[in-house]
Amino acid sequence: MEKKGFVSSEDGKNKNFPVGMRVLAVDDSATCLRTLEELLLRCKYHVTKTMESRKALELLREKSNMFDLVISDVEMPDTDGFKLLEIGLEMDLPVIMLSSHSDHDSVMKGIIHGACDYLIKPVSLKELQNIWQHVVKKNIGSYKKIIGPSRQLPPSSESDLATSGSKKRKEKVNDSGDEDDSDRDDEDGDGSEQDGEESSTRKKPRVVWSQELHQKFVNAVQQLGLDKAVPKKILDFMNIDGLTRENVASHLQKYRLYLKKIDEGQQQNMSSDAFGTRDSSYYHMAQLDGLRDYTSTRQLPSSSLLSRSHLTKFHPSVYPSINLQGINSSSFNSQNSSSSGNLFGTYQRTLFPRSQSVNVSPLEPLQFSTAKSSSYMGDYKSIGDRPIVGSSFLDNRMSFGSSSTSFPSASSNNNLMLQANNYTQPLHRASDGNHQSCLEGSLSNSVSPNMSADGLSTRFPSNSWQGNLKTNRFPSNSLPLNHHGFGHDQVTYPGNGLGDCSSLVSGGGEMQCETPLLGDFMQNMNTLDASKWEEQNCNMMNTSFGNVEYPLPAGDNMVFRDNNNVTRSKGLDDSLMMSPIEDGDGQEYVGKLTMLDHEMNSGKPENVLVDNQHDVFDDIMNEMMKQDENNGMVSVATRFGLDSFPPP
DNA sequence: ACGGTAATAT
DNA sequence: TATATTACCG
Repeated sequence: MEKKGFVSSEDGKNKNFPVGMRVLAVDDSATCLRTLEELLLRCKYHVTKTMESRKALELLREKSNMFDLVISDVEMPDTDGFKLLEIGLEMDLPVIMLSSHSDHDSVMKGIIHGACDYLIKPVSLKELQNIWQHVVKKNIGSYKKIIGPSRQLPPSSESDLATSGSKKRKEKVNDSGDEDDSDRDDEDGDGSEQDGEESSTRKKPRVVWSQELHQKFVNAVQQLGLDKAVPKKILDFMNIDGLTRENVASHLQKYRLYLKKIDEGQQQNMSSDAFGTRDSSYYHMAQLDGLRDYTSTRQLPSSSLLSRSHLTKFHPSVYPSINLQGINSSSFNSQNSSSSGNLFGTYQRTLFPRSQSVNVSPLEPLQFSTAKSSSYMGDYKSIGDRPIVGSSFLDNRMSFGSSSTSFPSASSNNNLMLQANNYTQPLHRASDGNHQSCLEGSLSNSVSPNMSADGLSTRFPSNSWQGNLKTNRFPSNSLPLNHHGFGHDQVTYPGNGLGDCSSLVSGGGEMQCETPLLGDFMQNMNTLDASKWEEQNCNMMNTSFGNVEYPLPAGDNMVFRDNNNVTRSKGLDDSLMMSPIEDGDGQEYVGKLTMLDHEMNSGKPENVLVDNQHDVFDDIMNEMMKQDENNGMVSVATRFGLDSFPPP
């Protein structure tokens, strides 16, 4: 029966790959099994069949390495397909479920349980001809090496994403022409389109406009000039593999809308609201939006923004807006609804650390998403008004989840995060060389994903951009790309806003990374010299992230006390508002945000203090809760006057 | 062919 | 929801 590793895991060796692929076919119906076998044979696979699921189990347990893939009926006496699926997965084999039930739930169940595909009977030859891709996927790493280079070609490659089609099909089963099969409709009805290349999911992956990506987009736009920034040029500029002109056009469309809104807002003097846009939709943009900053076209005076009158709740993510530039309107935008989200996110994360893959965990995000903050956080009422939008939650998670854990690569630059069903394909490409120093790349990819993915997502509901702290203040051209001075924008923060960023702490002279408060972070920046800054960043990235613990409170200013009783506030406020918050203990707070660039540059440190860590979430939470009611959000909010934002 | 936009789909 | 796709128009 089996030959030796045809396809086995690592190979790629096999030249005629799918040919000879060892398939274990299981179906309790003799007829079905025969048909299946026949079709599999036509595909030139090597077939091992059995009508007894138990037998199949044995085979798998004993000789899993004799198979490359398992295709099994779901409904069987004795051990059903799911059991087999389970075992198959244990063996790390791709398992395809077969069933005559095409209802959503059945399919969902199969997929959720890990089936790499769920085929509805009668199965067509066409479908079987493509199953080999699941084998490839399982061992994607090894295949990548082989194929990799080719696809990576640079420039405007739209390769990956765009093509839904198959591009690299390389050797496929010989089409032996058949498809003919008379029977079997080819129905593609369910969308089984054919090719699926390696992603089992044959759908075109969606581009996830992560902060990083957005940032690149923004940079591109800046460089090109707003007026000249057309999709194609932006695309070229970004030079991201797989990104299509359409993707860019679409994003551009949104971006422009966002800018427009801002303008309107400003013109009308509506600061808060305007941006406001309460559309959460634009948040992201806000943060990154480098243009405005640079252009300064219309920025709101910070003062206005700050007016306390309106803000109610600030969103952490916002603050970050470090772009600040003074906080321009844009920064504000970002906030909104999510504020509460952050908190949640935090907690959530804490509570449920990573976990779930497809299924959501218990508390889950979903809840958050819909629910208002209050639900989870009962305690946090103050914050709680806004709805959290977490739509992306799942998606994000999925996308990042796997890779997220590692921060590692710092430099990744042009990756797209795609969302596929649950499979993410990061496309990688060359580094862009331009801007953004290390920070950027690394942070965003690594960190943000984590955060968001894991559960944090709730924090920033809409996630994608929000989190960005990035500061892009300078046009890239103008900016010094690397180096000291933190002036440049490059600092991107990873993901989600504050939380992600860890702040640097300067402890006696040296800096360490601590918690991620923006405030802290910013301040530190001030404090530090430029040169150091760089270093730190690096550190931060590495180190801090690891710890990233809590995000920042959504409320901006929340003051926390750590175990030591040190209080800290996080959030903007201080600097911005200039009104520091004090907490009862009289400790100081640490984080202020210094938002302005110039300030930063000028190096005025305000106070920085950092305490460190609140590792313990519990503590934090408790604190938050307590404070919440009093200060936390409110205070901040008040300061900022964001009240209006968040709509109820 | 491309760009912009709006509507609509996923 | 965010993004993609489509259709129209210039």
